[in-house]
Amino acid sequence: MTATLSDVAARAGVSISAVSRVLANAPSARVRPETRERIEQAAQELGYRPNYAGRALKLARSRVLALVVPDVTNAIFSELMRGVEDAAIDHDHVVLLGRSEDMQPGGSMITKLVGERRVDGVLLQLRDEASRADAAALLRDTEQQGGRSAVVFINSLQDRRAGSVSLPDEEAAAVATRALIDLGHTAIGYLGGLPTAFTAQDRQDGFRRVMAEAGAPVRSSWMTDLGYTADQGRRALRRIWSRGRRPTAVVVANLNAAIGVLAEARSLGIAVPSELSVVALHDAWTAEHTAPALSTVRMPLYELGRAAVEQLISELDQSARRRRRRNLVITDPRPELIMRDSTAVPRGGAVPTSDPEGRTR
Amino acid sequence: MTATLSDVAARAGVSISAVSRVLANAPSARVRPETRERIEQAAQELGYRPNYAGRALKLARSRVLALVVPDVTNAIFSELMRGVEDAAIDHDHVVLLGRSEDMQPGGSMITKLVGERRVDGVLLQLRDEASRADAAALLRDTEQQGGRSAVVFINSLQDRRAGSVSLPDEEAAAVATRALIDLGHTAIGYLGGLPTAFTAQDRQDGFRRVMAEAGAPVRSSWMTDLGYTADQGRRALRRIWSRGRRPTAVVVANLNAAIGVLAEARSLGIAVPSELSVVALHDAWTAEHTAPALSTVRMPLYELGRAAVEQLISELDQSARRRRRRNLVITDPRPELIMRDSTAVPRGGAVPTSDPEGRTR
DNA sequence: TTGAAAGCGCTAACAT
DNA sequence: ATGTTAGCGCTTTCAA
Repeated sequence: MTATLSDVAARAGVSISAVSRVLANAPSARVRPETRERIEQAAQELGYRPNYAGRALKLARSRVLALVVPDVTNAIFSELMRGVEDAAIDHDHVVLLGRSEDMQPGGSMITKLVGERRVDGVLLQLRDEASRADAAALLRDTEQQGGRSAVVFINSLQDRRAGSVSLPDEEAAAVATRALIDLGHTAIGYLGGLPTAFTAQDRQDGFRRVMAEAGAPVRSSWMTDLGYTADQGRRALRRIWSRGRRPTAVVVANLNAAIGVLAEARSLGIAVPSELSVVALHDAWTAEHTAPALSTVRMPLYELGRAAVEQLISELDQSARRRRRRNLVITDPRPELIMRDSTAVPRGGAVPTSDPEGRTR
Repeated sequence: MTATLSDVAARAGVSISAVSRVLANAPSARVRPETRERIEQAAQELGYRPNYAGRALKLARSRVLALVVPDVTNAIFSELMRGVEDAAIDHDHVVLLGRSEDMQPGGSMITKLVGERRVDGVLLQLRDEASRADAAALLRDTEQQGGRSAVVFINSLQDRRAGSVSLPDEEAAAVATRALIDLGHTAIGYLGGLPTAFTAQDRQDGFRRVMAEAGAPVRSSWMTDLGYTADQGRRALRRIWSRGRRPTAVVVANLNAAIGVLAEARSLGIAVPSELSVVALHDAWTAEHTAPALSTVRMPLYELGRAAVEQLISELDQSARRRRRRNLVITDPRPELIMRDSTAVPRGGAVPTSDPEGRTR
C-alpha cells in the first residue's frame, strides 16, 4: 500500500502538517533540522509518494496539460512532443495527448477535459481545415471555466484572447527559396498549404519576398495551395506540370507533401534534381530516406514545444484578470537549411545570382 | 465557475447524495421520476461537470491510463493509438502518452506516475533494446502499489505476472514470405529485428516455416538481425549484398527498415523490383510514397490497441488477488497482404510453385 | 517551531 | 425515496 502523509507523520512522531511542509520544501517551513531529518527519514523508509488526486482536489490544479495536434504520428511532431514533454516534466506536469479531429462540433473532447478539470490547460494545434469559428467556440467554452484554465495555440491562431507560439514561417520559406536562387534557379514554383491553414500565408509571403528580391518572376501557374499531405503534394506537382512552361525547381511548404512530390515526380518521369529541384519546409528522419534524399529547412520545433508549455504554465500561474497572453514566434535557433540530394543547379547550368559568400549556410 | 454537486442540489432542492446518485445513473438510484427530472434540469442549467479530482480521490481510481511506446511518432503506431484512444473513451478513461526511453534506470517515469497515482495502469511497449531485467524491475515496482495498478505489455513480454497483447508475428511473416514464393522466388533473404526484440523470433519463425514448406533453402548469409529502423535496414541490405550470391527477394521484418532498404538499394544501383523484390511487415501511409511503393503486410494494430485497453481495464476492475492476466494474440482481422510495386516475379521468369488459386489474396 | 482543524468535490454506507 | 455523514489525501490558515 502506498504510504500517506499521516503514515509518515505517525512514523516520525509529528503532525501531518509538519510533514506536508517539509516535503513540499516550502520556504515557510521553518523546522528544526532534527525534525526535518526525522521526517525525511520516515518518508524515505515508507517510500512516500504524494497522491496527486488529493493534491489536485485541494489546490484545484491537476498539473496535467493536454497536447492536441492534428496527427500524433506525423514525424514532424516528434521534436515538438519532446519539447513539450521535457518542459512539462521540468514543471512537474504531465501531458495528455489528443487528436484535433476529436475536437468536433458540440461536445468537443477538449471542453470535456477542461470542464471535468482533468487538465489545467491545453496546447492546441488546430487542423488546417479548422475554421476561426471553431477556435472562437472553443475559446468561449474554456473561458467559461472561470479563467482557471487556459489554451495556448501552437502554429495556429494569433489572437489577443489567447496566448500562442508559432514558427518563423516567413523566414523558413525565405531560406528555402534563397537556397534555390543561390543555385541559379529563377523558374521556381511554390506548393503551399490549404488557404485555411494558419501557416499558409506567411510561408507564401516568404517565398514571394525572396523571389522579388532576386528579381525572379512569380508565376501563378506554378503556385498551388493544395495542402500538406503527401497525396496533396502529388496532386500539386501534377497540376503545375500540366500547364505549359515548367519550373526548374519548387519549394514545397511541407515535408510530407514533398514526399508526395518526389513520388509523383517519379511516376511522371521527372528527374530530381537534374530536371527539377525540390526543397521542403520541416525536417524529420523520413527526409533522409526518400529518393533522392530531400533537402529541407529545419524548424525549431523542440523549442516551440518548450515555449508553448512555459507560456501555458505561466498563464495558469497568473490570476485570470492580469493574465499576459503573449504571441510568440520562436526564432532561436533560426531555420536551418539542410542540403541533401534533391537540389542541384538548373539544367542550363549554374548562374550564381547573388552573394558568393553564401548566405544560405 | 464550475458548478459542484452541492450547487446542483441547492438548485434542485434536494440533497447532494440524491444528485450524485441520479447523475451517476446508479442502478440503485430509485428516485421519483419527478425528482430525477428536477435534478437533471438543474444540472443542465448549471452546466454541471463532475470534478475528476474529487472522484479520483474518493474512488482511488484516476481513470487515466498511460500508453508508453518507444517512439510516439512512428507512423506504425498511428492505428495502435487510435485503438487505444477509442477504447479508452468508451470506458471513460483518458490516456497519457510517454516514451519508453524515459523508462530509464532507477526512478523510471512509469514508477513515478503509478506511485503518485496519476495513472491507474500502463500499456507498455518495451524498446527493442530493453532487457527482460528492465521489465522485471518495473513489474516489481508496480506490484508494490498493492496491486491497485496493473501493466499490460504490448508486443513485448509474455509473462504470467502481467497481461499482454501481441500481434500475430509468425503468421504475418509467413504471409509475406508466401507472397514471394508465389511469385516464383526461392532465393529469399530475411532482414529481421534485433535479437533482443520481442517480436524477432516469431517473425523469423514464420519466414522459416514457409521456406521449409516450399522447399526453398534458407541461407544464413541472407539473414540479418540488425533492427527495425531505416538506417538498420540500409545496413542490412548492404551486408547481404556484399556476400557472394544474392537473393532475388527479401522480406523485411519492419516497414521503416524497408524504407531504408529501398533507399540503400537505390544507392547501390539495385533495381527494385526487377532485380530485387521486397515485402515489409506493417503498413502505414509512408508505404504508398516510397519509390517504388512498398508491398506490405498489414497488421491489426487498431484492434491490438483496443484489446490492450480492454485487458488493462478488466484487470483493474478485478481485485488484485483474483486477477486474470491473459496473454492475447490478436488475429482478427488476419494479417493482410497489400501488393504494391516493390514486388515482381524473379528475373529468370515466374515459376509458379504453389497453388494457382492464389492463397496470397 | 509545531499542531489542530477545515475543507477541496465526490461516493457510499447508513439512517430515516 | 431521500437525506446525513464520514472520509479519500492533501494544503493552509490559525492557534499554541
